[in-house]
Amino acid sequence: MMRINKLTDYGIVVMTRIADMDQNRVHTAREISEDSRIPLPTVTRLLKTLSGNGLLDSQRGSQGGYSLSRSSDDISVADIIETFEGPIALTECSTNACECSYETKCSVEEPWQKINDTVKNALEGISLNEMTGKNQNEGLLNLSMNYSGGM
Amino acid sequence: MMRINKLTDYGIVVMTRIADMDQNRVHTAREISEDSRIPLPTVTRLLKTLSGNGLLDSQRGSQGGYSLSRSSDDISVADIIETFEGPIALTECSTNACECSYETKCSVEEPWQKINDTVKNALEGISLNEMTGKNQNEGLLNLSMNYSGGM
DNA sequence: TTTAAATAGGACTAATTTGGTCCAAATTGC
DNA sequence: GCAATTTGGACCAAATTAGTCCTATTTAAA
Repeated sequence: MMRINKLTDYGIVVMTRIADMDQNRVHTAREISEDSRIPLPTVTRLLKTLSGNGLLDSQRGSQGGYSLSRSSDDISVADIIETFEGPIALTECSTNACECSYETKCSVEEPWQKINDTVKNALEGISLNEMTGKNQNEGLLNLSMNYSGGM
Repeated sequence: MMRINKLTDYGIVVMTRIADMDQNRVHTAREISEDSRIPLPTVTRLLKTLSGNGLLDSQRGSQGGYSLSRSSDDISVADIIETFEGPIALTECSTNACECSYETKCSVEEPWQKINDTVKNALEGISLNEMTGKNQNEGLLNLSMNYSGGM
């Protein structure tokens, strides 16, 4: 029903948990799995994807683990979603060069572009920090001001 | 990649085409199929769904067919998407009673609600009329003023 | 009253996507 | 060298989606 994938959802949970943890050390997949209660094999896969896309720094070997690559203020929900699902777009038309067979569809293309931009902007406006338990209230306040006010 | 389903996309195309057609008569599935170049069996299914959810009026029997149930100004993109995919929400949490197993997730619930509302508002703001070829420019203008300005 | 042209409803299958697991390789610190 | 990690990729199972088809019902017109 037009929702993000489960893995993406997990990815956001995992990132949120890491943001809530001690920033002065790295965290192993096992630790994050136990903390989030997501099965280890799945967590390792999430972490690989997240570090591969630059949202997490990784350190190999014994005493290794993962940590945020930047401040949680500088990571947006959109960043995480795009890591797992590619460019944010409700329709294909707006990402790729439009190769649709119905000329019809193309009269519809520009409005879609706008719709997609709106969604994207909304998601880019939410920082990981705002998702954490720590400053939930501040976060929500910001959110209301930025995105609900105008409508 | 967080996109709407293909059938939903088709549904929007079909509705747009119907909105572009003569409003003074009904249109058969065959006619709409030929116009949109979407295979007939698929179109009939789309039309059944759309009329079942009240977006199209149907008339059975010979000389029957489909027509918009209301003015294209009064039908939103959100209406069409919800017809095919149910309530607009990027995460499950916000639609159903939240039954997630990670207490973590729930600290994340409220921000998501806001995000979902933003997306929903954006989609409700686009009328079918704005998707048609006819007044594409007006439509886009409105769209910019309502949804891009504030961000 | 019969026939043809439609929609309505639902079952069914194939195709695609997604979720989840696992294994072998590379790296690092002790 | 050994143990603890991440890395990369293959793989299968499960779920979802797309698409087709069949039969019943309704209606207008011949």
